[in-house]
Amino acid sequence: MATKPSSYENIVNTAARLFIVQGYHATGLNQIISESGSPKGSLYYYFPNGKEELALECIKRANLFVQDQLRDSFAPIADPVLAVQSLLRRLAEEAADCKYKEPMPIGYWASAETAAVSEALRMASQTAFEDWQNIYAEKLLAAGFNKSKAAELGLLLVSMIEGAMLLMITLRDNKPLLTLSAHIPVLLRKE
Amino acid sequence: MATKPSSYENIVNTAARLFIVQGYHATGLNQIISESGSPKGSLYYYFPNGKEELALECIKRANLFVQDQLRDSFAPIADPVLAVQSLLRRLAEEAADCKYKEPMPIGYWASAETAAVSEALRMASQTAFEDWQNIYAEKLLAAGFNKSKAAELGLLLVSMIEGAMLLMITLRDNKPLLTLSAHIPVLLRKE
DNA sequence: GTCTATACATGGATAGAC
DNA sequence: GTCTATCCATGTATAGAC
Repeated sequence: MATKPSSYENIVNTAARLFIVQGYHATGLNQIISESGSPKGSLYYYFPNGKEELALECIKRANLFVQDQLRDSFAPIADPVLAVQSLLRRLAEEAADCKYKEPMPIGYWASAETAAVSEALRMASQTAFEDWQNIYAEKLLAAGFNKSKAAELGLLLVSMIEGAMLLMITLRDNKPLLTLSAHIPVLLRKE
Repeated sequence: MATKPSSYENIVNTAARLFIVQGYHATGLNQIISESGSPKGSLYYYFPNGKEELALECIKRANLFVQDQLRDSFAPIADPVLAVQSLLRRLAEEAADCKYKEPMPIGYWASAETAAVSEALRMASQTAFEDWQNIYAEKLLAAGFNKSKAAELGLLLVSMIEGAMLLMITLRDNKPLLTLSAHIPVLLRKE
């Protein structure tokens, strides 16, 4: 499904970056084409439906990017508690490195900001959240949790991490994410 | 600090509603004045610095509104676990009632969306989060938690609830909030 | 203090040359 | 397929009559 021309890639990459940093409505097509170097004609050649279609592609990519991130963090660590903590520490470090300028999660610009205006974008975010939930759930399933408990905790993890990221961006401090990390053992206790 | 004229109130009330439903950048001043009935001149009379100043007032009000909501929910219930659960159920019901059309928390439109563009709005959101954290912490302190533990759990509660609300809006389902509620006893265990 | 008209920039989108 | 010029709506902001 990958398209080769570099013009396409340039547009998608800069659009994704700008949406993440500034938000959906704050990012104009003019800025995207200006920063990408590609002309506006190319944008509408690749995305005949304009901004919404471009954003949809960005959400799908962000979804896959996070999935890779999750699998990378989880693969080498069997214990789900340690695996999740390793992920959270990684996210906290990355956020501090970019000085909290990049609200990585798609939740804010793609779903909160567009839920009222574009059903397609909202649904793409929903799919992403469900995909991530499933990855968490699989990890918990493999560790001996039953299916419904694993699904429930997966949902909880997705929502808690999104919330911690929002506070992290607002407070410009990764303490929310690290505090969450500290409480993961209690949350994922099999009891 | 309350200003009397109804024109002022009309503008602030409709602006607050539109920011909450649509987001900051998606809401234009033209729409605000059109829906409020008041003319544009009044808006700039009361808010000489335009949109940003108006949004700032909306954030401050939203902050106070949530504070009242928290105190109302907490006052009649001594046990912090039951008090928080009562709050979460109330939020879940309200969200379902408006069919998930109103992302009440200020976090999305006021901080995620504006952190890159307005330091004043980001700081107002930060203040709100800190105020709420303190209310949670006081409740926990009164229940016997020590000061640092109470502050830590207060931060965690704010971030978890914001995250659950984001998922609730995206999935159009209050399960994330109810799932969080189910795990409050584990989180707030004094152990 | 209230309201209208208008200015100027930027938004998304399109047509058509090359 | 690439690029430019342009259209129209909407954005924020201001001037000035009443």
